Amino acid sequence: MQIGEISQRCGITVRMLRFYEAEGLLQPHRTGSGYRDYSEADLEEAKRIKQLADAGLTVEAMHDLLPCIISPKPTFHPCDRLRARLEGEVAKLDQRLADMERSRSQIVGYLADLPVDTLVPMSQD
DNA sequence: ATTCTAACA
DNA sequence: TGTTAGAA
Repeated sequence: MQIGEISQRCGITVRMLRFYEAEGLLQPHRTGSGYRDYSEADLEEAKRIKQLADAGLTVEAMHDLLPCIISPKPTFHPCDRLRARLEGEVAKLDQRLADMERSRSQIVGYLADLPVDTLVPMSQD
């Protein structure tokens, strides 16, 4: 199948499909005219990539995770790298969560210090 | 009609 | 990441 079809079937934009290929995540065959030719297996792989991308993982993380994933669902296989990788991702998320909470408190503070709005009468022409 | 690569705002 | 130009 061509890139446009697999794009529709896996939900990844044509742009990103080419990008992931350049990153070595997918290796579709090429037709004589140079068009990418995706197999059903490529489609399944693309669906897995979609799952990871939706989870906010980087291409590098995908490289470690993909070989451990089975089926189009995020079902994991016991690889050693996997646990470390996943724990690292959780650590990153915890850090971001902490940073966001700090920003949130800051902004909520600004809100609390804001003077009460003065009601402006609506022009009744 | 579709896709390809490369490059831009 | 989107978009676009010019070629195939």
